[in-house]
Amino acid sequence: MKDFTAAMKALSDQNRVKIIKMLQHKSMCVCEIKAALNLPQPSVSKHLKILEKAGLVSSQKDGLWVNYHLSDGSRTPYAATLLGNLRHWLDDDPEITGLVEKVFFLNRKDLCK
Amino acid sequence: MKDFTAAMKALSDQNRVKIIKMLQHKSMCVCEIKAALNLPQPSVSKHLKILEKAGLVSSQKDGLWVNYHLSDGSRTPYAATLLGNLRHWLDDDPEITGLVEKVFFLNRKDLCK
DNA sequence: CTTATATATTCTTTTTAAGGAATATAGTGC
DNA sequence: GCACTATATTCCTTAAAAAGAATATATAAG
Repeated sequence: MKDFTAAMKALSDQNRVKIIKMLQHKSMCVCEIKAALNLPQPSVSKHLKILEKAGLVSSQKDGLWVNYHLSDGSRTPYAATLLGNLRHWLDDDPEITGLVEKVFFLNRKDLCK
Repeated sequence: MKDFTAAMKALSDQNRVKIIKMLQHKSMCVCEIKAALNLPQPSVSKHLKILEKAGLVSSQKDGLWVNYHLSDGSRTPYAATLLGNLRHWLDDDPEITGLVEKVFFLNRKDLCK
Protein backbone atom coordinates (compact mmCIF):
# COMPACT_ATOMS: atom_id res chain seq x y z
CA MET A 1 0.00 0.00 0.00
CA LYS A 2 2.80 2.39 0.91
CA ASP A 3 4.61 1.60 -2.35
CA PHE A 4 1.47 2.38 -4.26
CA THR A 5 0.68 5.70 -2.61
CA ALA A 6 4.33 6.78 -2.85
CA ALA A 7 4.23 6.26 -6.62
CA MET A 8 0.98 8.19 -6.85
CA LYS A 9 2.26 11.05 -4.75
CA ALA A 10 5.44 11.23 -6.79
CA LEU A 11 3.37 11.73 -9.93
CA SER A 12 0.95 14.21 -8.40
CA ASP A 13 3.41 17.07 -8.95
CA GLN A 14 3.62 18.71 -12.35
CA ASN A 15 7.36 19.27 -12.26
CA ARG A 16 8.00 15.63 -11.47
CA VAL A 17 5.74 14.52 -14.30
CA LYS A 18 7.68 16.81 -16.62
CA ILE A 19 10.93 15.20 -15.50
CA ILE A 20 9.56 11.76 -16.36
CA LYS A 21 8.42 12.94 -19.77
CA MET A 22 11.83 14.44 -20.52
CA LEU A 23 13.68 11.33 -19.43
CA GLN A 24 11.66 9.35 -21.95
CA HIS A 25 13.72 11.07 -24.63
CA LYS A 26 17.15 11.08 -23.09
CA SER A 27 18.84 10.60 -19.76
CA MET A 28 19.77 13.89 -18.16
CA CYS A 29 21.96 15.26 -15.42
CA VAL A 30 20.68 17.59 -12.73
CA CYS A 31 21.87 20.76 -14.38
CA GLU A 32 20.14 19.88 -17.63
CA ILE A 33 16.87 19.28 -15.82
CA LYS A 34 17.38 22.48 -13.88
CA ALA A 35 17.85 24.41 -17.10
CA ALA A 36 14.87 22.79 -18.82
CA LEU A 37 12.46 23.46 -15.96
CA ASN A 38 13.95 26.72 -14.77
CA LEU A 39 14.09 25.53 -11.19
CA PRO A 40 16.76 26.00 -8.54
CA GLN A 41 19.18 23.09 -8.29
CA PRO A 42 18.20 21.94 -4.77
CA SER A 43 14.59 21.78 -5.89
CA VAL A 44 15.51 19.50 -8.76
CA SER A 45 17.57 17.24 -6.51
CA LYS A 46 14.67 16.90 -4.12
CA HIS A 47 12.16 16.10 -6.83
CA LEU A 48 14.55 13.48 -8.21
CA LYS A 49 14.90 11.88 -4.84
CA ILE A 50 11.13 11.52 -4.51
CA LEU A 51 10.95 9.96 -7.96
CA GLU A 52 13.82 7.64 -7.12
CA LYS A 53 12.21 6.48 -3.88
CA ALA A 54 9.02 5.75 -5.78
CA GLY A 55 10.99 3.50 -8.13
CA LEU A 56 10.38 5.70 -11.15
CA VAL A 57 13.92 6.86 -11.93
CA SER A 58 17.43 5.64 -11.28
CA SER A 59 20.77 7.41 -11.30
CA GLN A 60 24.30 6.68 -12.32
CA LYS A 61 27.35 8.71 -11.43
CA ASP A 62 29.54 9.85 -14.27
CA GLY A 63 32.46 11.72 -12.79
CA LEU A 64 31.24 14.98 -11.46
CA TRP A 65 27.71 14.62 -12.64
CA VAL A 66 24.84 12.26 -12.06
CA ASN A 67 22.80 10.91 -14.92
CA TYR A 68 19.17 10.22 -14.24
CA HIS A 69 17.16 7.86 -16.38
CA LEU A 70 13.84 6.09 -16.20
CA SER A 71 13.83 3.06 -13.95
CA ASP A 72 13.33 -0.39 -15.42
CA GLY A 73 10.38 -0.78 -13.09
CA SER A 74 11.75 -3.76 -11.22
CA ARG A 75 11.30 -2.11 -7.83
CA THR A 76 7.49 -2.07 -7.82
CA PRO A 77 4.82 -3.17 -10.26
CA TYR A 78 3.12 0.18 -9.83
CA ALA A 79 6.12 2.12 -11.08
CA ALA A 80 6.50 -0.27 -14.00
CA THR A 81 2.90 0.09 -15.12
CA LEU A 82 2.77 3.84 -14.64
CA LEU A 83 5.95 4.32 -16.63
CA GLY A 84 4.39 2.22 -19.35
CA ASN A 85 1.24 4.30 -19.39
CA LEU A 86 3.18 7.53 -19.35
CA ARG A 87 4.98 6.49 -22.49
CA HIS A 88 1.99 7.77 -24.42
CA TRP A 89 -0.01 9.76 -21.87
CA LEU A 90 0.41 13.54 -22.04
CA ASP A 91 2.24 13.42 -25.35
CA ASP A 92 -0.24 15.92 -26.70
CA ASP A 93 -0.11 18.22 -23.74
CA PRO A 94 1.20 21.59 -24.91
CA GLU A 95 3.32 22.01 -21.80
CA ILE A 96 5.01 18.70 -22.52
CA THR A 97 5.52 19.08 -26.24
CA GLY A 98 7.12 22.48 -25.75
CA LEU A 99 9.37 21.13 -23.06
CA VAL A 100 10.49 18.12 -25.05
CA GLU A 101 11.43 20.29 -28.01
CA LYS A 102 13.52 22.41 -25.69
CA VAL A 103 15.28 19.39 -24.27
CA PHE A 104 16.79 18.46 -27.61
CA PHE A 105 18.55 21.79 -27.83
CA LEU A 106 20.05 21.57 -24.38
CA ASN A 107 23.77 20.93 -24.38
CA ARG A 108 25.36 19.88 -21.14
CA LYS A 109 28.64 21.50 -22.08
CA ASP A 110 26.97 24.91 -22.32
CA LEU A 111 25.02 24.54 -19.10
CA CYS A 112 27.58 23.20 -16.71
CA LYS A 113 30.49 25.49 -17.24
CA MET B 1 -1.88 17.57 -17.26
CA LYS B 2 -4.14 18.85 -14.51
CA ASP B 3 -6.51 15.90 -15.00
CA PHE B 4 -3.60 13.54 -14.67
CA THR B 5 -2.11 15.03 -11.51
CA ALA B 6 -5.55 15.29 -9.92
CA ALA B 7 -6.09 11.57 -10.41
CA MET B 8 -2.66 10.83 -8.97
CA LYS B 9 -3.22 13.06 -5.98
CA ALA B 10 -6.60 11.49 -5.34
CA LEU B 11 -4.95 8.09 -5.11
CA SER B 12 -2.01 9.22 -3.01
CA ASP B 13 -4.08 9.00 0.17
CA GLN B 14 -4.54 5.63 1.85
CA ASN B 15 -8.11 6.24 2.93
CA ARG B 16 -9.14 7.16 -0.57
CA VAL B 17 -7.49 4.06 -1.98
CA LYS B 18 -9.39 2.02 0.58
CA ILE B 19 -12.64 3.61 -0.54
CA ILE B 20 -11.92 2.60 -4.12
CA LYS B 21 -11.12 -0.95 -3.11
CA MET B 22 -14.35 -1.23 -1.11
CA LEU B 23 -16.45 0.16 -3.93
CA GLN B 24 -15.14 -2.63 -6.16
CA HIS B 25 -17.28 -4.97 -4.13
CA LYS B 26 -20.42 -2.95 -3.63
CA SER B 27 -21.66 0.58 -3.88
CA MET B 28 -21.87 2.25 -0.51
CA CYS B 29 -23.44 5.25 1.15
CA VAL B 30 -21.44 7.71 3.22
CA CYS B 31 -22.37 6.22 6.55
CA GLU B 32 -21.27 2.77 5.47
CA ILE B 33 -17.89 4.08 4.39
CA LYS B 34 -17.65 6.06 7.59
CA ALA B 35 -18.28 2.90 9.61
CA ALA B 36 -15.85 0.80 7.60
CA LEU B 37 -12.99 3.27 7.87
CA ASN B 38 -13.79 4.64 11.31
CA LEU B 39 -13.60 8.20 10.11
CA PRO B 40 -15.75 11.23 10.94
CA GLN B 41 -18.50 11.83 8.42
CA PRO B 42 -17.23 15.19 7.09
CA SER B 43 -13.88 13.58 6.40
CA VAL B 44 -15.53 10.89 4.32
CA SER B 45 -17.56 13.43 2.37
CA LYS B 46 -14.45 15.40 1.57
CA HIS B 47 -12.50 12.36 0.43
CA LEU B 48 -15.41 11.36 -1.78
CA LYS B 49 -15.50 14.78 -3.34
CA ILE B 50 -11.82 14.56 -4.24
CA LEU B 51 -12.35 11.13 -5.79
CA GLU B 52 -15.37 12.41 -7.67
CA LYS B 53 -13.51 15.40 -9.08
CA ALA B 54 -10.76 13.07 -10.24
CA GLY B 55 -13.36 11.07 -12.17
CA LEU B 56 -12.88 7.96 -10.06
CA VAL B 57 -16.28 7.67 -8.40
CA SER B 58 -19.80 8.83 -9.08
CA SER B 59 -22.81 9.26 -6.84
CA GLN B 60 -26.51 8.77 -7.03
CA LYS B 61 -29.09 10.05 -4.60
CA ASP B 62 -31.47 7.54 -3.10
CA GLY B 63 -33.84 9.35 -0.82
CA LEU B 64 -31.99 10.46 2.22
CA TRP B 65 -28.74 8.82 1.37
CA VAL B 66 -26.21 9.03 -1.43
CA ASN B 67 -24.80 5.94 -3.03
CA TYR B 68 -21.27 6.10 -4.27
CA HIS B 69 -19.93 3.71 -6.88
CA LEU B 70 -16.91 3.44 -9.13
CA SER B 71 -17.04 5.70 -12.13
CA ASP B 72 -17.23 4.22 -15.62
CA GLY B 73 -14.07 6.13 -16.43
CA SER B 74 -15.57 8.20 -19.20
CA ARG B 75 -14.41 11.47 -17.69
CA THR B 76 -10.67 10.95 -18.18
CA PRO B 77 -8.55 8.18 -19.65
CA TYR B 78 -6.34 8.32 -16.56
CA ALA B 79 -9.18 7.47 -14.22
CA ALA B 80 -10.31 4.67 -16.49
CA THR B 81 -6.90 3.05 -16.65
CA LEU B 82 -6.16 3.46 -12.96
CA LEU B 83 -9.49 1.94 -12.01
CA GLY B 84 -8.64 -0.95 -14.29
CA ASN B 85 -5.27 -1.47 -12.69
CA LEU B 86 -6.70 -1.20 -9.22
CA ARG B 87 -9.06 -4.04 -9.96
CA HIS B 88 -6.21 -6.41 -9.11
CA TRP B 89 -3.62 -4.18 -7.46
CA LEU B 90 -3.52 -4.35 -3.65
CA ASP B 91 -5.79 -7.36 -3.49
CA ASP B 92 -3.17 -9.09 -1.36
CA ASP B 93 -2.56 -6.13 0.92
CA PRO B 94 -3.51 -7.16 4.45
CA GLU B 95 -5.11 -3.80 5.16
CA ILE B 96 -7.32 -4.23 2.14
CA THR B 97 -8.30 -7.84 2.60
CA GLY B 98 -9.31 -7.18 6.20
CA LEU B 99 -11.33 -4.19 5.17
CA VAL B 100 -13.15 -5.94 2.37
CA GLU B 101 -14.16 -8.76 4.68
CA LYS B 102 -15.56 -6.20 7.07
CA VAL B 103 -17.54 -4.52 4.33
CA PHE B 104 -19.61 -7.60 3.67
CA PHE B 105 -20.89 -7.58 7.22
CA LEU B 106 -21.89 -3.96 7.19
CA ASN B 107 -25.60 -3.41 7.11
CA ARG B 108 -26.86 0.00 6.26
CA LYS B 109 -29.97 -0.48 8.37
CA ASP B 110 -27.86 -1.00 11.49
CA LEU B 111 -25.53 1.91 10.80
CA CYS B 112 -27.90 4.66 9.79
CA LYS B 113 -30.48 4.57 12.52
C1' DC C 1 -44.91 22.60 10.38
C1' DT C 2 -41.88 20.15 13.44
C1' DT C 3 -38.51 16.57 14.24
C1' DA C 4 -35.06 13.48 12.95
C1' DT C 5 -31.52 11.66 9.88
C1' DA C 6 -27.90 11.57 6.03
C1' DT C 7 -24.90 14.27 3.78
C1' DA C 8 -22.47 18.59 2.50
C1' DT C 9 -20.14 22.75 3.54
C1' DT C 10 -17.69 26.16 6.16
C1' DC C 11 -14.25 27.63 9.28
C1' DT C 12 -10.37 26.90 12.14
C1' DT C 13 -6.38 24.33 13.54
C1' DT C 14 -2.78 21.15 12.64
C1' DT C 15 0.09 18.61 9.66
C1' DT C 16 2.50 17.97 5.55
C1' DA C 17 4.72 19.35 1.34
C1' DA C 18 7.04 22.75 -1.50
C1' DG C 19 10.43 26.73 -2.28
C1' DG C 20 14.64 29.16 -1.20
C1' DA C 21 19.06 30.27 0.93
C1' DA C 22 22.92 28.46 2.81
C1' DT C 23 26.03 24.85 3.56
C1' DA C 24 28.04 20.18 2.90
C1' DT C 25 29.91 16.47 0.05
C1' DA C 26 32.29 14.55 -3.69
C1' DG C 27 34.67 14.53 -7.68
C1' DT C 28 38.08 17.00 -11.01
C1' DG C 29 42.25 19.41 -12.31
C1' DC C 30 46.03 22.05 -11.01
C1' DG D 1 47.54 20.32 -0.86
C1' DC D 2 44.02 24.15 -3.10
C1' DA D 3 40.41 25.89 -6.18
C1' DC D 4 36.43 24.80 -8.87
C1' DT D 5 32.11 22.57 -10.17
C1' DA D 6 27.95 19.35 -9.78
C1' DT D 7 25.04 17.52 -6.70
C1' DA D 8 23.06 16.61 -2.10
C1' DT D 9 21.51 17.99 2.30
C1' DT D 10 20.02 20.97 5.96
C1' DC D 11 17.39 24.57 7.84
C1' DC D 12 13.93 27.96 7.59
C1' DT D 13 9.88 29.98 5.54
C1' DT D 14 5.69 29.60 2.97
C1' DA D 15 1.86 27.23 0.80
C1' DA D 16 -1.21 23.44 0.54
C1' DA D 17 -3.62 19.48 2.38
C1' DA D 18 -5.83 16.97 6.14
C1' DA D 19 -8.38 16.73 10.62
C1' DG D 20 -12.00 18.43 13.63
C1' DA D 21 -15.86 21.07 15.30
C1' DA D 22 -19.72 23.40 14.09
C1' DT D 23 -23.27 24.52 11.04
C1' DA D 24 -26.13 24.15 6.78
C1' DT D 25 -28.97 21.62 3.42
C1' DA D 26 -32.12 18.26 2.02
C1' DT D 27 -35.32 14.61 2.50
C1' DA D 28 -38.35 11.73 4.99
C1' DA D 29 -41.93 10.85 8.65
C1' DG D 30 -45.15 12.24 11.85
